[in-house]
Amino acid sequence: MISPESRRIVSRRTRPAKSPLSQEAIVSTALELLSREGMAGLSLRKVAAALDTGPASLYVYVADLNELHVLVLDRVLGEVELPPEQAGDWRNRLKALLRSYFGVLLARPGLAQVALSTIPSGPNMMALTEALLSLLAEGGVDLRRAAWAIDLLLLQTAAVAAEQDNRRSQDESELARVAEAVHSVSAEQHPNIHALGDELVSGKGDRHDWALDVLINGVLSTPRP
Amino acid sequence: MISPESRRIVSRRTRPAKSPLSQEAIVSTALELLSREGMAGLSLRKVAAALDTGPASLYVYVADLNELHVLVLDRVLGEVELPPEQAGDWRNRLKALLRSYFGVLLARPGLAQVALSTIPSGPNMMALTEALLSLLAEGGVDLRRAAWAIDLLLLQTAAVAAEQDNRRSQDESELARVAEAVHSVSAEQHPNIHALGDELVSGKGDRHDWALDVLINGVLSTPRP
DNA sequence: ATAGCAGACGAACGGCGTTCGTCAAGAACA
DNA sequence: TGTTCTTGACGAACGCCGTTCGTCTGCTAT
Repeated sequence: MISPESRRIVSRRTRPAKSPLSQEAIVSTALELLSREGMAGLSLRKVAAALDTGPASLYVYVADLNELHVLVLDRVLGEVELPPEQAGDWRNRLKALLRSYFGVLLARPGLAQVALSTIPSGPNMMALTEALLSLLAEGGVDLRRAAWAIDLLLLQTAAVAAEQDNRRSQDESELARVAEAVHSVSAEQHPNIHALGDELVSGKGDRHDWALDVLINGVLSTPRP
Repeated sequence: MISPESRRIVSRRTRPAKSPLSQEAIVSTALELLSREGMAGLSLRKVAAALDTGPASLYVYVADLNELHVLVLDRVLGEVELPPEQAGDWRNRLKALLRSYFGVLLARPGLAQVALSTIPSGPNMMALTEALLSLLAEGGVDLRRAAWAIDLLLLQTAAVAAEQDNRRSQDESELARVAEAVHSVSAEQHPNIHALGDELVSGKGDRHDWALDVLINGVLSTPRP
């Protein structure tokens, strides 16, 4: 066994003043870990280890794992590119914004799932919400309708990101199993599925773009009750 | 310590022929557990305990926890009420079908998250897919567009279900925190959010209905690229 | 009668979130 | 200066979890 003192000295040498523990430092470390290992590999214990301390120490700054997830998500949402302001009509700017949101979620494995498990309220989410509202207002959507519409747009985008994320992280045998299930369907029992074949399974990027147009067109043509 | 023999006799008396282990029995037990405790309380160990055996025994019939989740999901999807066939035009029947899907997902805490983490391919999912395709075909949507549309509809429905599920299971302090964050936003920094106030947070059931109309209208008016 | 095999499962491994009690260092105060 | 109080830090432990390994057992086919 190495004595605690010597261990302490070595680690201080590596990281001279040690990291002063703080919520920011914890979130940053968690974010590093997330980018490297994905949500599945993000644990309080690993964050603590990376900060050269024990897991109990984190609880001063973070209530529990779920709160850490929320904090990490909002931190990441700061990377969403907000408004080009000029360059294109509101519709294209809206789509660009959502595509940026989509890309940010997809950049970290498993993060999209987090976006679907919380109602985030951090400052970056507020900025994103405000930007969406003002883009819709620019498009002539009245505010009450826009309030519901942005929920729709954000939820749909996160859901598609989560789906693509799963598709990426699942092993290929899983995907092959799905494709096989679709193909082996009898023409009598499920004629429509049979007729479509691979069309159902093909996961191209065009889909999300089309989905955004569907949502925007739908919002424009569907007044609130 | 009780000898293994006596334990064996007692448990056989309680459950005379013991449960012959099988994938069906495992899924049924898991489903019971899910309905009672939600996804968070569903573990292989508890399923095994309920079947009066050890966790290792389940691995003959189930590859891992994820596969169990998929199996449970498809089993539950059997409860979705498929087509009233008459009674209403295609649009209302489509909405009824998706509402049923929505209700089934929401009936078990955490299940909607599973629907968002897998690309299910079980028989019940196939039946649901086929029903959706034929309803859209009845509505005059060509098959290629319908293939993308059902993905949109299913994903959106599951996402909304997941969101409402979270809202339900989160403690109220969490929700209050969100509402407070929305209210305390400055009118200068985020005028639109400020103007909307509670409108953003209010989670009524009307929203999903409106969302379905948005999606359907959008699908009808947006041809595939 | 026996060999082979597949289901069953006890035990253990390594990981996890979280809590508790203790400790040290600094602040507030006398 | 001396003393109390507060607060961050954290070692240790608790009770879960999924999964694997090696062994046993009862049946089937030879």
